Amino acid sequence: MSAQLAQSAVVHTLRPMVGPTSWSRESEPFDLFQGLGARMTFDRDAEIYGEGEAADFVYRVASGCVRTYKVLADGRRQIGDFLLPGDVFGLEAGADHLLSAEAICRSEIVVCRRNALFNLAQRSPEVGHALWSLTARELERAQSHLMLLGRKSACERVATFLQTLSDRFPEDPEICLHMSRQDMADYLGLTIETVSRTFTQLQAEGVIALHGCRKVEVLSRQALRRKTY
Amino acid sequence: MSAQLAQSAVVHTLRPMVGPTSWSRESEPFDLFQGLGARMTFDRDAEIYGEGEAADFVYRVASGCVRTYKVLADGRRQIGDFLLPGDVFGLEAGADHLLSAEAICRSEIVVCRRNALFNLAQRSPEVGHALWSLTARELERAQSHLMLLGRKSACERVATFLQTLSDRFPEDPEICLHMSRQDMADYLGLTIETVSRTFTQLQAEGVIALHGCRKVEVLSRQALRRKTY
DNA sequence: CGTATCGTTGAAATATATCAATCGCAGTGG
DNA sequence: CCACTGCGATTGATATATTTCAACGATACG
Repeated sequence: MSAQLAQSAVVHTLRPMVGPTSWSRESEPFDLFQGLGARMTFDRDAEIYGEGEAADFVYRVASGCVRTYKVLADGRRQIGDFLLPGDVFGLEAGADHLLSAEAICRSEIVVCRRNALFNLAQRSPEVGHALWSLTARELERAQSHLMLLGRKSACERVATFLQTLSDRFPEDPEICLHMSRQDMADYLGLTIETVSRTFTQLQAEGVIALHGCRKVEVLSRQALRRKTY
Repeated sequence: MSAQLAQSAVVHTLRPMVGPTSWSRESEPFDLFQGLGARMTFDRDAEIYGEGEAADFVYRVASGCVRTYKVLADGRRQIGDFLLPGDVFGLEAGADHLLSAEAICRSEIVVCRRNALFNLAQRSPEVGHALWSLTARELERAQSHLMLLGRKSACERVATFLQTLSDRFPEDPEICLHMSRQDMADYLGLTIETVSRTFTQLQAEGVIALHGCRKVEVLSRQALRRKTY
């Protein structure tokens, strides 16, 4: 993938942003990729990068959906995050990727050389802050997820997951699940059966309605929120 | 705490570091606090900061041990990390702390104004990179912990925990546990009883020997490693 | 030396996993 | 157009790891 990428990743004009420097106060967000990066398409289940590979590129989802994950030797998988359009991923401070990344469905990804961003950061503190801010955002998500995995029940996990998706698209009447039950299970630290049963249960309680297995309608936002903890 | 800190946190000379700028390649670590910060002492179980409080200070453990954590409304607690001497914590990109922090035992903490670091970062890309690097390190730890909480058995969790502590002090013949069984349980997503039983079991299997409940001798590093997954 | 706190152990309960069967839908080919 | 196939999702029955509840033991502290 890296080799293939190297040739297709044409880096366009670098536009150093000017504006108020932002180390002092939170200012957000600011389009790191503006005018940068090459667009690539990944098929369903195609690997974008693997754990331990050189982290020479940074990615942003243009369309589709991506999962990042780790696997143990015996195949147990923990999904770290689901990335949706607009999300940046694969940005590492160190040399290598800490997780693998795969497209969940056919996805368009904008790819940018990390060094291009680093060079910008060298000169513009605002870019430096933006890079840091992305990592900090990721950390925040990971830390909330620790609470979910360490201390929440199966039902609370699923409800929290749906709540998070719903919060992301507040105006959408339905939550669209791009990922399989297995993906959700590996994200929530459960089995597919438990995820499935929990959906059925939430539906029986009138909290949600399933329209096919990939569309979830939230019947009562309040009831769903109560289920999150 | 913040008010109390404000008066005692005398910021000494700021020494902007000069040297090779490091956005391009991994270079590590570099003493952010050199010449900065005030020393404070926190008693056992004293709060250093609370979740949601303004993140105006950054902390480094000089001696002792610190836990960071989140709590749910009903009291369930998830410990995010244990910080040991040399560790930096409380550094946030956003305005507020995402977790609370408490001293586990009487601890000396070096406290530094975040703005002092931000001002440095404004001028020195190296400082900017160092701040980012700290956050990225934290993210890395969080992501490994996700795998532990989501996919590992009780025994694997405890073994992984011991392994990590042991790796941190490779030459020490004994692992010193500064934290209670409850702290470990809340870190590992288990109950105190399960943690206790697992210690007993690992001891029965000849992997470790307990010398009192706070000292662990690793009898077979290989056996311990095998238990980690 | 008594008391409180923390840790350990045991027995029982339970949430979730595991194993296994069926269902349902999408794609395929007759 | 409709059976056929395959894969993911659901449901059921059972197993099990971990929790919960409870008692006891050890250790530190005043």
